[in-house]
Amino acid sequence: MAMERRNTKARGAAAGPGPRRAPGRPRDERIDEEVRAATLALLREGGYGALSLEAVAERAGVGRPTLYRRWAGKPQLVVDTLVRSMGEAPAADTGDTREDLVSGLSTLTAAFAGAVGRALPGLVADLAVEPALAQAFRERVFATRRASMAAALARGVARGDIRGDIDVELVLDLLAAPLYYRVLFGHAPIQGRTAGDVVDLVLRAVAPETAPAQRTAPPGAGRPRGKRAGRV
Amino acid sequence: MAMERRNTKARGAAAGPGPRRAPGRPRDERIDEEVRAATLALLREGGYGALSLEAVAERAGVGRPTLYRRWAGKPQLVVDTLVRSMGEAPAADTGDTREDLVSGLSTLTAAFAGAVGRALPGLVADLAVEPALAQAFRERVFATRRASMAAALARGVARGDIRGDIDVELVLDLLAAPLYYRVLFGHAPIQGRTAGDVVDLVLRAVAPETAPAQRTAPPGAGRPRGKRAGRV
DNA sequence: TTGATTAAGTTACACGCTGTAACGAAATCA
DNA sequence: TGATTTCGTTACAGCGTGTAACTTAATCAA
Repeated sequence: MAMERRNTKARGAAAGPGPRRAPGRPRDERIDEEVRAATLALLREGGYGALSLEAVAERAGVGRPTLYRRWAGKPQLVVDTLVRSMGEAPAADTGDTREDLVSGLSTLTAAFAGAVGRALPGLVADLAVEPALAQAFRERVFATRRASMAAALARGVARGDIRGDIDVELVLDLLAAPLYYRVLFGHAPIQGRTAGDVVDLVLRAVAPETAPAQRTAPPGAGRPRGKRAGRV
Repeated sequence: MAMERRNTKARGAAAGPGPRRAPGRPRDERIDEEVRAATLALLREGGYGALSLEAVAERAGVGRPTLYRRWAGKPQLVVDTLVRSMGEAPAADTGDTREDLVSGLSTLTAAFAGAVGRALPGLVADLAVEPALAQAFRERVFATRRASMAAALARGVARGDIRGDIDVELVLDLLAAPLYYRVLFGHAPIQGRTAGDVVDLVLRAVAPETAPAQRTAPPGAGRPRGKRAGRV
């Protein structure tokens, strides 16, 4: 929201030639795509630090002022590009609490393995400097993911897998933070099983006091206990 | 380790005038302190982005080349300064598992409220670019803290408060990550009770299968249940 | 005292990136 | 035809970086 300098949607409302059209030469829509593709490529190659609007302009075959007509600056371009590359990717509704949560976290795992992972550390620095940018990031990246994860938790509560008195915001942080933590500091790898391991731990933390009738999949179901052991 | 350009310790081994002394004009030790003080002040005022070696030199009344003789660059100066300002601050050994873990996390809470919190987002960006710097950061900031938290967990295992088959590295991430997550993205505040809330959740996650004899303080002891409720 | 050695301060420089301005050419609408 | 807006190009000032060159200062060894 308000990420681009001027919203293209304000010109033609629906698809096709809208009834009202702004005067003047229209923007070349293909430039947006070429710029975003160049941004993703440069992020994957050298990370956020190696990305300069000068390099993006050259890679996309575009003049630098053209970029500034569409985005306020480098972090805005990156946020806008990453949001579109990540998609919505909400947690699924499978009827199994654990599976829903793991599916939500797995989209993070996948994103962190690509351009998003290379971009995040540098982007965090700019988020801390520009509050408006941080808000846009939270609305466009966090909000939908957290909402769908919260819905999965609520289904778990209704199902009896999760206590009713949990602090949802804190539990959401406990679920996602370890993945962000590892991608930002690189002290430990994010593996295929990491999301599942985190969910297993958190589900134990929020399980009801008295063990409920195990209606769906209790924490740790489907995976042998021995696999998680042995590092003390 | 290898954070400074040349280690001052290599000149005089013990306190006082050592037996061997490097030739030439000795370094002015007070300059190190003045530079670090200027660095902390500038970090608190404007964060990592507003900190330039030019500004540090001016604030400390020192020439810029003098800084480059002692530190390899801005991130090295910041890491070195933050490490000394944070101290060791290990988790205490009180005999109470929960209290030990909370005390360890509370040092993070305190640090994040000051210069460390202002510096961390920008520093993360440089850590991702310079692997040697990231390793130095992990060794000097993470290692001691994680070691003392791991010791607290081990005491909890021996005490019967914690299962013996936990993945220690993952549990350590689960404990610290929410605090880093909040300070880096700013989506939720870090309050006085946050560390305790996180520990309470994690202790539930790692509690033994069969409720053990409550020898010391079980998860949630000492705080009324109602306080944590009501946000679903 | 003399010479060697190293730090400190000052000044200066090239480099890269930023964000904007100015210009002419092109595309669209009224 | 005229108004409007985009696009590409070129140019510019500003800022911080990292290093070099030079002079002065401080210390040790002979």
